[in-house]
Amino acid sequence: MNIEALASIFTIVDGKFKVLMFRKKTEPYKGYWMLPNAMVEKDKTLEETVEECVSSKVGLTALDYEQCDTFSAINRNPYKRVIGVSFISIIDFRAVELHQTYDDIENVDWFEIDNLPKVGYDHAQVIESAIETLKMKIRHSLTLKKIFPSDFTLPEIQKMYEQVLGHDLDRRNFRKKFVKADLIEETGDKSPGTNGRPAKLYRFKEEIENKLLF
Amino acid sequence: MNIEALASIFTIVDGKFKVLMFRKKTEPYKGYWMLPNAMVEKDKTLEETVEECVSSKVGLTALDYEQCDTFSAINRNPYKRVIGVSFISIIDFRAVELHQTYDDIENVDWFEIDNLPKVGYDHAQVIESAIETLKMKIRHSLTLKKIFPSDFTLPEIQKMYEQVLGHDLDRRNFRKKFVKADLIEETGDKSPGTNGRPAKLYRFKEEIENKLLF
DNA sequence: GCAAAAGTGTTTTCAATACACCCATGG
DNA sequence: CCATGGGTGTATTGAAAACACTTTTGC
Repeated sequence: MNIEALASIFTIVDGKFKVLMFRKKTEPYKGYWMLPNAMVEKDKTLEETVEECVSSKVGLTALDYEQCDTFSAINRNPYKRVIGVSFISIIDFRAVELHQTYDDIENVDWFEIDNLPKVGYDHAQVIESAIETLKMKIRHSLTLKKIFPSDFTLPEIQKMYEQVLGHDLDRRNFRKKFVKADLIEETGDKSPGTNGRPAKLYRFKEEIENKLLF
Repeated sequence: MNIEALASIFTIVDGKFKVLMFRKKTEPYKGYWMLPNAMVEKDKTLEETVEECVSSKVGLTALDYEQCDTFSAINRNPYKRVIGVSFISIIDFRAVELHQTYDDIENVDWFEIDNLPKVGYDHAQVIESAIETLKMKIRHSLTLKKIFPSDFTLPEIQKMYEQVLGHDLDRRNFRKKFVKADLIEETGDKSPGTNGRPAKLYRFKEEIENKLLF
């Protein structure tokens, strides 16, 4: 039996969730987009496998992964039986640079989660399941801190919450709750180049509790 | 590579969580207790495998399973490389009867989760991870309904919550919140044979929302 | 000076908490 | 009749929700 590890790596750009995929140069699924994945070797754990495949295929290292889901449908891979274990990672896109480090890869890119390209194998399902997990995790302050290590604005985070929760939030109440939670501090700067009044920039404090917001 | 499915089946007796295990008659791990488990066959999904192993080893069928965790440490099985995927099921112990249906099984029994016997392989870790998941799930009304399909008392559920949350709760406030959540109705009967005043018996209503309590 | 987006304070509402007495049963 | 545990109501506190105007920038 074959086992593969899969990585759903998410970030936020302009208040929109995006997921990282690469495009294959060769058959099968030539031209399709896929999540970074790799077969588990005899002497490797799943955690080691997922780190290595992300590092070798898209050039990101030292990410935090958490287990997400397992996929065992008989024909999820049409060529051989493969059981898939998916991991999730949430990162600050500004802090990383994508490298294309693998010969079979034509391209590496971020995609908005509600506007995916043509996706190979059952990776669309894998992403769908990861999004559910993402939406739970993102409500915790420690996850937020990972994705916004510094220089974020409150309207920016609010927009993200509105996407995740599926409804709008009141600006004043949002701010009040966030400030009372004792998580953030002003950097002193303001967000550049917007239409209206620029928003204050914040960072998370050094040591914060893992509170559930909203 | 070998993959196994593992089942952590929980119930509540007298306000105490218990987990279901069986004892092996033969080496390896002769005399040790283990979770129901089975290797995944080429033409079976994980879900099919976990159902079949629970059915064949302890005689329980038609349970609801949810995926819990995956274990891939190289030496978690000292004899061969096995990756384990664990499932969790929460049941009403009054509704089931254990059958010992497999030759290699000496015994099948429930164990309090904080007082386990000697456990084979890494199943103690598997149980520990399942307990974390259990403690999240049990706070949801739909999970509660599975474990208490009928004829429960509020003090009984309160005792369970106090175990899970790690602190005591006020009887009056507990009741108030539970009743306001619009989940339960009185059966009209009272719990028999206790020391003091008998408690009213309740059942969950037909259709309930999946609310998070406490 | 006008459009666009951000920042701020007060009132109301509802849920969470704290708390003390009475009730039904067994022995 | 007494010990044991279960059931009930009220007052207080604190968080969430509802709500309108002012401020800062770009053009």
